Amino acid sequence: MLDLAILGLLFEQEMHGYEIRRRLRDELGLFANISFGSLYPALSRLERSGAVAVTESGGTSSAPLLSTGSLGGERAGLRARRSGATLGTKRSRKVYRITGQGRALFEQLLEGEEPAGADDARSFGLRLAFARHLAPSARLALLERRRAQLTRRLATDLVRASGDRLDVYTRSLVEHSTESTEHDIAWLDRLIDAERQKQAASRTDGARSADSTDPSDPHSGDAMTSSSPTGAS
Amino acid sequence: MLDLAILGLLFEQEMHGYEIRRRLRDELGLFANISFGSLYPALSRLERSGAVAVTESGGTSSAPLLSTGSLGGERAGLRARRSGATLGTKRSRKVYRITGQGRALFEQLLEGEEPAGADDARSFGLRLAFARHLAPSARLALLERRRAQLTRRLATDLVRASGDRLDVYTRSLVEHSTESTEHDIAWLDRLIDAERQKQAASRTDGARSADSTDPSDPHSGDAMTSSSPTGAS
DNA sequence: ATTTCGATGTATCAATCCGATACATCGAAA
DNA sequence: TTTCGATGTATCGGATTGATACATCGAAAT
Repeated sequence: MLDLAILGLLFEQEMHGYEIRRRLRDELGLFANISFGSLYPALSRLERSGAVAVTESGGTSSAPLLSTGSLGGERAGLRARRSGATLGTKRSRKVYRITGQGRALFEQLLEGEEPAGADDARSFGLRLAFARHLAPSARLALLERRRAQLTRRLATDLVRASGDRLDVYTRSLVEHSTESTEHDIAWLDRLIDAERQKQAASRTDGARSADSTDPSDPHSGDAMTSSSPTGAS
Repeated sequence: MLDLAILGLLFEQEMHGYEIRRRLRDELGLFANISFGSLYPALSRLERSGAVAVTESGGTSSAPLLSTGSLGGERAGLRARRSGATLGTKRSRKVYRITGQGRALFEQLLEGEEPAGADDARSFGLRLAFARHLAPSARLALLERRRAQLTRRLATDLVRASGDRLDVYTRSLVEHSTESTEHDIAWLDRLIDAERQKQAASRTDGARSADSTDPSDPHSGDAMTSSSPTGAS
């Protein structure tokens, strides 16, 4: 769950933990505030499993942090890079970058079925936020899976909420929830429509850049169109 | 969080665990599927703290009544029961009922500020589902607190999502999220309006049944109008 | 100039929740 | 008679949270 988010951000560029949190909060509205108590353990997990690699940059005080940092000139580097937002100094920082294994894991997680459980909204939203890395067909499948999920929920909700014994507040809550779900479905329908049109256009158009939604992304759905569907473990 | 939901249900009538889960799922649409892995520990917690009391039903004679903390060999015990030790047992069921202490805890939890964290929607929805147990003023405060929360979120979201570098899918996600929040706020405005009118009516009307939204509820907001805000431990 | 204060940055802890799983009974369909 | 799905209680491992701790930095306040 969090792994997917982290790998998705690191897919674009390397980052340190605090920055990952900031991006998650600011860029994707999801994960309003990811806790460090889940972020750092997740990073450790990913590092342990070889999905990300870390380069530590300078500690001045107490602990003899393993100085295996492949980079030498922090001081020169910090001045040179002051243009960006992510620049830092010698304050102890661990910069994470994704590995090849991590990229494979990312695509696997992204393509995998999202859990139908408690926070399915987050799970779906997260995948949609990285949908540009999916092949057009997988993208469409994601949207339709979500649509089916919401439709199913709506059906069972209506059966249940038909109860007349609910008090005013609970009834209003259920009704509003139903409306919201319908709103979501309508939104998904628009997205699905757009996807279908895009795919139709790309078919008539030959194989132009029609399935690329973000030209800045060097992948734009070619890596996965050719990958085998069973994709190993 | 879950404690509030459990106590809220037991406030109305006694129940066993499975039934609590069913009601949570069917009656309140929230908590789509509460896990037993959280429900049963929560019930144990509440029992240990004295908020609920349990009566085991099912033994032909309620003789066994094993000490509630016995965690030595449940599985072995169940097997033994089946093999022939205590026979004729109806299906084991634990019926939970709320205690006076539990009622106090419920009101305290219900009145307490909801966390602004990850699943604030659930936290608010849960409180709204039990809003009939709140005094009119506390009810109004709950709604307005939620409104302020959403407004705040909307403001910060707009500042952030102004970024133009988002791809199509992420942008659509953020936009839809913003719309949903606005929809929620409009809904809250309707609820707040209704509450205000009800209060105004009850003031001009004297002290008729104007603030009771559910006549079947014997409390209807008198117990908490007189409770001190600092409410002990 | 020095203190104060908030943002940056990494990290751990207890509590909680979830999903999976196990075990067991029951009624009804096959 | 067996099978099967609903009912019912319970535990386990893993993930997430909120709180807390520690430390450095930049800038405003004194």
